Amino acid sequence: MARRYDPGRRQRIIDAAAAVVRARGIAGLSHRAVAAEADVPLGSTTYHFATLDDLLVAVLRQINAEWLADVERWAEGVDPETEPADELARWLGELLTGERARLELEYELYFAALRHEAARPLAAECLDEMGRILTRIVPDAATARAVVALIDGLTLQALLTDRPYDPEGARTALARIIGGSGHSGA
Amino acid sequence: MARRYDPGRRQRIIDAAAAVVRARGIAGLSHRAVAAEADVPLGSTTYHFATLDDLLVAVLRQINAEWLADVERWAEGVDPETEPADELARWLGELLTGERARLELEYELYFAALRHEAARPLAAECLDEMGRILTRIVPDAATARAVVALIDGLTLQALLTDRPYDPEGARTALARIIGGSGHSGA
DNA sequence: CAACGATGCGTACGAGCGTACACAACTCGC
DNA sequence: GCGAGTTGTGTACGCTCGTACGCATCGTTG
Repeated sequence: MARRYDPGRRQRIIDAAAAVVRARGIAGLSHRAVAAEADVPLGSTTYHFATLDDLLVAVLRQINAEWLADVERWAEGVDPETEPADELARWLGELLTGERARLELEYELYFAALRHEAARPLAAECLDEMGRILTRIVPDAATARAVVALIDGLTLQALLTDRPYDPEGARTALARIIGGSGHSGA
Repeated sequence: MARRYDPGRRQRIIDAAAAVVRARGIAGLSHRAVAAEADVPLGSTTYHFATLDDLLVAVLRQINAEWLADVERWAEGVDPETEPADELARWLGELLTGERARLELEYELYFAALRHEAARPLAAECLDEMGRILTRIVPDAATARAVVALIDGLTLQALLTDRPYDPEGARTALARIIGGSGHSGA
């Protein structure tokens, strides 16, 4: 039977599940697919995560945490001297060109929340946390919420259509929402 | 065997499929579920739609068309004297309180486009058409695109979290994006 | 009214799925 | 070093699914 001593297998299963979701979407998440990806027997995934929902929540939690950590890291590197709209528009551009897969993963979470009661709090936490981080960059909390909404909408447009991202249009819209000294473009 | 003469069955199958998607989401769409909902035998659904993807596309096309017709109807009833931001914010509020199910259905389409190549053009068409309609209400096309993004983001926030819709916040953000004579609130 | 294509019906097959469960192999406290 | 609890393994059951296919029945065209 060749049983393997494998501490941290639980984490490896989560990582494998994330890979499965990335490749096939949440609809493609299954005990068997994860077991194959993690190179562990089927029984092992069902041992660590009794039900598929448990596994789903664990994966979404991890994806969410990684994403928020990324956002946090980005926010720390923002130059307080430049216009927030410029920084945001540039950041969006980088994400959409270089990390499409990561973004798709995060939006997979959003949509899971639409149907899965269990994922609802995670999506809410993500939105709140994004707002909290942005509050350090834009004037106030209400503005931050609006910026989150606009960013989500713009990202969705770029992800759903294969149209190229329009940095100038994004910058203008962000500047208008943020207000302040933003030179609001044509 | 009691065969029934049933012209327009194809349409009834599409309607049933829409009901299934509304109730269980795209993940719950299956030939069998649709057949049961439409009260036709299994073979009938596979005759009219050889593959499940065909059925999915037909449903999404219909959902999309109905949605856009609704938007069109709303746009025609907009009073050109009042502020666009006010009208938009009020409309959003009505949708979110009274027609949550319809909205969820439309966003289900968005979600499908993320993974299903076949649904991509439909999502793109929806975004374009929304922009086209809004161009009659806001100053220019670029602004219309930004408004669509903001609306999508706000809707997503309201649908994903169970937080109540904030009409005043929405109105303020919309007014800023639209610009013009919008009294941009506090 | 005959023949033919379009449409409707029932069933069957093979695959993938979640889950349960019995048993094996290990770690760790004593 | 030994017993108990934890972790790993293999397999099996029952279900749903997409799809294919043979046959029945209808409208239509000639």
